[in-house]
Amino acid sequence: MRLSHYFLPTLKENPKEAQIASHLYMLRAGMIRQSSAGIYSWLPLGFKVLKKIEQIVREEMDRAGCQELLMPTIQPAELWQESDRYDDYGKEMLRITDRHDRNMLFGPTNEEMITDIVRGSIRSYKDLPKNLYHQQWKFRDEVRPRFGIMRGREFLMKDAYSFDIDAEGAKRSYNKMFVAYLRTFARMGLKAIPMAADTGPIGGDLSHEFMVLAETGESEVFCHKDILEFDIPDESTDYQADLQPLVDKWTELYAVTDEKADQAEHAKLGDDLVTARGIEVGHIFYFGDKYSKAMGATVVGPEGKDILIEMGSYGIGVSRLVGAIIEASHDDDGIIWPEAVAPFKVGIINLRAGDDACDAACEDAYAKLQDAGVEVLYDDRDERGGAKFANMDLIGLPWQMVIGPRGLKDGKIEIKNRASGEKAELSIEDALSKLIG
RNA sequence: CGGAGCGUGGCGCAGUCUGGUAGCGCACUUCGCUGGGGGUGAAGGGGUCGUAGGUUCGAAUCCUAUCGCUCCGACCA
Repeated sequence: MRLSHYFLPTLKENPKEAQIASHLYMLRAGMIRQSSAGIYSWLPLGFKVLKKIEQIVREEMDRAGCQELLMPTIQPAELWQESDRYDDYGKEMLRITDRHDRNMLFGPTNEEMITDIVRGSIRSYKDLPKNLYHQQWKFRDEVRPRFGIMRGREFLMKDAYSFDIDAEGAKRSYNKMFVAYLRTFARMGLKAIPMAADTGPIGGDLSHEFMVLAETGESEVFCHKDILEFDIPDESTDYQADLQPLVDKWTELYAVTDEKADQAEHAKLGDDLVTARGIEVGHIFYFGDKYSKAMGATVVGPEGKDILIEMGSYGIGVSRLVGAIIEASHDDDGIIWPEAVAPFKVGIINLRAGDDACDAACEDAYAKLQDAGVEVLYDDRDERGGAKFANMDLIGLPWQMVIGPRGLKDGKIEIKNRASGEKAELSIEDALSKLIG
């Protein structure tokens, strides 16, 4: 992509409403634009990142055996009346009336809707287990939206729902999601720690929030320091195998959010205790037959009797992750994208647009990178070097390829790694092979 | 939902107290110099001052209402 053609409205000055790094940089880097309180448009650069995150989530969900579908944003009130949540949800639920005076709502989540789909289509225990998910926009009419897309009213969420014939099956489904989440966040360059969360009326230990540690996190979290060093399960993880030992390893050490904090445990841990702030990027939950019971979702069991389906739900804040990644990875100059989610891998800076040698070298590098399938943003504008450097640092592409007359005299260009700041003077060929390889 | 504050070109702000026909910086357009970390000179374009009523000869400025947005606290992917 040529920057001269790209819609990238960056800002030199700080918008006054931005209080935290992710909000500030998303606005300044031209990733998002506010429409109204807690509601944003995603501009090309931000949208690209959002799609990358969505794709990683998709790959890891599919790998764990889930199936993607897509449910509507607008739901009928009747479904929510069945589960009694129509009244319980309160003002956070955006209620809408259609032209026939039917009560509708913009979905804040989809337990009722998925339960409705499954109860109408699955009759036998032989059809279970199933895990269905979608990545769809949700709306929660937050009293006080803030921090940009981190706490918006409209947000993109991946929500998966598991269906099993008994609690043991549900636990297996839960464990798969647990492991899939570890992998998903790690692939985005994040360290997300699973922490014991409130389970509500169900009880037990089957609810975890995945927290990214960051200074600007909204809640205080506590964990054993060793958990920060755990290895992430690799690609070859067999989701059909017994994952319990793996989950046990991750859950036996102390790791909790503030509402579950235990002072006695803190005293016992001493220097091993890590106290930090966390951003909730995922939440997995087993809730048994709460919805299947209320909505009559049953299958015929092996003995020919109806049994209630055991369910769990598993959320990932896809749009929030964009902010969380920036919170975890930025400096005073701007964003530092982990390669897996970067909108482009390489940014080419032409230091003297209009100079024949510079233009030719840039065009050549641009074409070769593109041919090799590398996503590249070419700053071909007639701007001063300083402005281009500042802009490129701001949008945070992992690699910068700096091509100017000074180096070109000796057949050299510079590549800079945004994360480490390391610069190297190389021949164009060497630079290309390094970036393509 | 309680508390505080702000709405003036795309962005950041001054002007409001003390009414007199709108200004600054950045950005933008054209031209020149410049050219490896947001350079510089000249010339330009762009705003019914959130909206609606009222007071006044005259309202960005005073009064009333209303809408929007932000921040602090209680709640949440």
